[in-house]
Amino acid sequence: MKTQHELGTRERIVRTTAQLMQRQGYEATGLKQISQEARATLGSVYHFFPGGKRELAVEAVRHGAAEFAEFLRVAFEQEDDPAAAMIACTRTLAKDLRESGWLDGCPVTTTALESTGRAPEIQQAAEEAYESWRALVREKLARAGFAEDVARELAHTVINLLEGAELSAQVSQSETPLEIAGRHLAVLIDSHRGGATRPASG
Amino acid sequence: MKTQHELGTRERIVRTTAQLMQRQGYEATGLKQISQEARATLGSVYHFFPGGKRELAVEAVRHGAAEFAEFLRVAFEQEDDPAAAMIACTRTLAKDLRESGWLDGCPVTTTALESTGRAPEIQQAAEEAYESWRALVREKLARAGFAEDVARELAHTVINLLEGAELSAQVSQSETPLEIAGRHLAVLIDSHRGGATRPASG
DNA sequence: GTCTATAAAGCGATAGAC
DNA sequence: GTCTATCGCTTTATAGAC
Repeated sequence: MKTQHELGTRERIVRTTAQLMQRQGYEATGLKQISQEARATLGSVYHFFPGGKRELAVEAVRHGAAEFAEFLRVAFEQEDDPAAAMIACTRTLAKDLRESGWLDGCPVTTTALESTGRAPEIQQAAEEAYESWRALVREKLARAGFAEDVARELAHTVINLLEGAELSAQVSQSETPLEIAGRHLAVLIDSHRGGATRPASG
Repeated sequence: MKTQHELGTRERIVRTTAQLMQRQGYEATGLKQISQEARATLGSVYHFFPGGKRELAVEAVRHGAAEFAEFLRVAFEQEDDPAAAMIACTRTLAKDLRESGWLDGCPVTTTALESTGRAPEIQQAAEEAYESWRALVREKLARAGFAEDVARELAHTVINLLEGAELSAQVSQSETPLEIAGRHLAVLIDSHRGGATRPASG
């Protein structure tokens, strides 16, 4: 990955915004702080994002969405079996969260919640983020032979429980909620297996 | 329930703060807006809450915690069977969320996320809220004969999935995530039944 | 307990030189 | 594209009369 100082100004602004909003949320993150930490001037921020803070937040949510999608892709590659993949996924999620000092939770959720009913563009970008993550889960399940409708519903619950468990882990500063979530998702997936293949143990 | 104009000033301030922070979050909710909507003066706000906005937020989170605990108690009373109770719970949650114009999500989560790593008192009040809700789920499961350790872990996942599904429902303005969550929680609970009783069908 | 006035600082956004 | 200066407004918090 490129280090920050090799990136273009626009990219530096987006990444800095994404990180700050992940940790502090939308309202607590000021354009002044963004421009300072991104080593850009306020003029540059408005040059690249004439729509101001709102437009910048949409871009930051999209950046966070792509980042977490990449995380899911890597985590899912660790295990062929979807149930085993959930355990691997929650374990890595918990490790990363703890190593960030419990600061880096979901890169989208805080901003999404602050925007519901008040900033439709941001809310829509968040909805697209969640949908893109569900698509990755659906594909993982489809490759393991799960029926399309079963996979679609499981994808909702996988992402929603990951969200809830990460939030809970962050607030309680404990890996336990994510560890439990991994095992419960594995049970839930296994209990929906029809003609789906069960690699190692089945 | 008492209507707002019958309440004391302190109680009016707390309730108004809780509602505003539920909808807008901590940072976007100003003391001026609170005092106006609560029909109190800024002087009164600081009279009852010398610690200012932070102290007020802690009280608002506790108020929201008690409110949602009461919701869970009522929802769980509708069905003896815990699995069936989850379906009832998510259905009512979805209905209330929709009827609020998708505005009233979890009364604690937005403020909790905005406070992690920045306002420990608020974060702790949020953690206590989640724990109190888990306790209600544990009791429900214990009464149905679930072993203590199984009930403890299921309680985590029940609350975390309710959180994630409500967030998702709010952002996508759809009841679907909550409806799916209800059915999946029922499956998960049933798959953990040992010597636990199964009222109707078992 | 309630009310008004105000301090001190920060905010998003804009203008215009370079 | 970058930079500085500034406008107009809002914020949390405090002081002090009643």
